[in-house]
Amino acid sequence: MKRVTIHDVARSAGVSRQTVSRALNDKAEIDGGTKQRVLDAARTLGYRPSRFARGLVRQDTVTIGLVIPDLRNPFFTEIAASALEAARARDWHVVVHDTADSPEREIGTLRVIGSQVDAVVGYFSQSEEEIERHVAGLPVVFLGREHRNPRFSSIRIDGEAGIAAAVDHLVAAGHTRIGMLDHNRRNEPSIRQRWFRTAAASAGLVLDPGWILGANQSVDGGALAFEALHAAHPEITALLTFNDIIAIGALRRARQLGLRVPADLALIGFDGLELGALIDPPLTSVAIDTNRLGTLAIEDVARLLAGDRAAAPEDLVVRGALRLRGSA
Amino acid sequence: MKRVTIHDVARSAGVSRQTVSRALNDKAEIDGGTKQRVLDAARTLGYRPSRFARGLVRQDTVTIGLVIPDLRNPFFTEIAASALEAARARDWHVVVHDTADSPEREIGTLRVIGSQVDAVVGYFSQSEEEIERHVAGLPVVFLGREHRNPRFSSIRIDGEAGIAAAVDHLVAAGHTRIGMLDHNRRNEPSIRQRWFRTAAASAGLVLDPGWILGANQSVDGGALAFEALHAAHPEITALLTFNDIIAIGALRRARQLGLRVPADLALIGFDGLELGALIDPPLTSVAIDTNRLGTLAIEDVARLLAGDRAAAPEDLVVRGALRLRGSA
DNA sequence: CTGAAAGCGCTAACAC
DNA sequence: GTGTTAGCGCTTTCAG
Repeated sequence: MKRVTIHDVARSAGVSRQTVSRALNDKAEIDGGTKQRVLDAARTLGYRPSRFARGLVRQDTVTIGLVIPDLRNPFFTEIAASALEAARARDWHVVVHDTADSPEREIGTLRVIGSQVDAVVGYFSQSEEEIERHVAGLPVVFLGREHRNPRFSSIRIDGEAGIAAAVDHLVAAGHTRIGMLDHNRRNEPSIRQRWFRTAAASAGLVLDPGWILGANQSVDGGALAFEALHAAHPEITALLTFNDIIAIGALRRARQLGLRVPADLALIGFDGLELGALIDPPLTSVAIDTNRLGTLAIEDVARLLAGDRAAAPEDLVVRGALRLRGSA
Repeated sequence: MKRVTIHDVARSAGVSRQTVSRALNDKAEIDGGTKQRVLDAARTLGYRPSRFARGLVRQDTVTIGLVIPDLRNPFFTEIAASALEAARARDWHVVVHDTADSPEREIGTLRVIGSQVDAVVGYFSQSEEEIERHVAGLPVVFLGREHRNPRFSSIRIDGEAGIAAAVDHLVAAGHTRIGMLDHNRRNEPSIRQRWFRTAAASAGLVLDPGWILGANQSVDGGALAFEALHAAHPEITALLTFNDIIAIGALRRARQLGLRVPADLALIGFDGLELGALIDPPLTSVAIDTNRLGTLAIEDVARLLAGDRAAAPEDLVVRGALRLRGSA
């Protein structure tokens, strides 16, 4: 299985390697007949140019690594699709990695990807130091998380106003006992939970600590967590969730338990997935513009790659907006 | 923005380039102190090995191109996720392309990808000749479609038995006027439609040609097409669809039109998406094991890459199986 | 343990 | 029009 090189083609066609190169790259200065002969020889031999040799000599092709915790979560799918689209417009290649939300995988991914791409975009749970150690010098754009390292950048997801609007909406509808299903990663409260607490406080609500529970980021996770929450605190009449997937699980379980949504339980998710419009009742949610998120990320990678500084943090923000549908 | 090369690091550390290489690649034969000095110099200079130069000399790293018509369709998301997973197990890189179901984009993708990967997997609408022209010599594994070129391969989706089971199920429930919402690409009936016709004939059903209509592959497409179909042929009591996305659109529109599902309209999709379980009523569907599909594809790429022939066609099949949920 | 030489496969510059 | 000469940046012999 020896590799066929440009040399073999040249010999077979009875020309120099340079001429082969010219024929293959559609250069002008070449005789029609010669060109055809070379092309035929190449085809016969099954010749394929080495992308490495080619990349080495003409320093174009940009490849970026996109790191996603869970491609099957529609929120990340949308981000990936948007980023792909933005990258395509620049003729960049994107290698995609799904870390399955696992820190070990994340490290493995970084190590592998780190030596094969020109920049990295994505979701990471590791510390910046740890990441830096593996990508050594690569530009990195974080999604939904802050950064310190000046060679990095980040697209922030700001749900503060959106969540405040959600809480106000619930309060206006008469709810006072509002719970939250947060994520449960590292047993650390999410920033979204903090926004919720702040909004609740501003609205004059007093939150029972038991009203906030962690859930796995999946439909089942939401269902399970809601069941537990409802059993312990049946007094809750409204619920915010870390994301739409969890909300959907909660909504289903709530209905299975005989609760009417939104009459008995008002529900507001986070993400604003299209998927939310398909369920019954349609899910009210704090919507994130994933398209903007993906596009901003790619744009900022372009800046970093060009040696410029990242855009100003205030321009690298995607703000959540309350999207009223049927569940609240 | 001159590139820092191994040479610069060598000079800065006062050693030869090979020594730098040894330090960076954790080779054994090197003095601890020297190594540290080199590593420090590399870090200070912000040195990053060129993936091209490295790839040129050690012919490992495999990159495959995954071509998907629409990442936002969960069916393709699942395939992508599975393929990514299978590729990760082999330490392969996967560059993902979304062709947005457009033939022009598909060609563009092939051209770009063709020179940057070692093999291609995906969905294509172009002819094999056209594809061959752009990827010149690359192994290609088609998803859900046959192939002729011996250097290609394909994973077939066989829904014949599944669709027959679906039709039988409907007939057993007393349905005789069964419609179908097919895809509408190139105005060509899909193979799934053929399976449907065959199954219907076997069941002794006589199909009115007007009962089969094309739909865009989206929720809205399904809704629109169903509305048209229902308006023209209200006598239809059961419906098969090209895929689940279309089915979901049809189901929603049917309910909006006051039809009860499955009482007034029994509905069976194709794909078996998890998503189908979330809607109301849960969607009955001919389910495809996307995980197997993605895994088989990657396995066969491995064969082709190793210079072996593709596996036997009868082993490269994913069969649809009727998954009963609530809609039929 | 370290350096010198050779070459991976290709293309850009310059010759002819 | 076509061939020759140089590298692109790295690792792999093989000497020392």
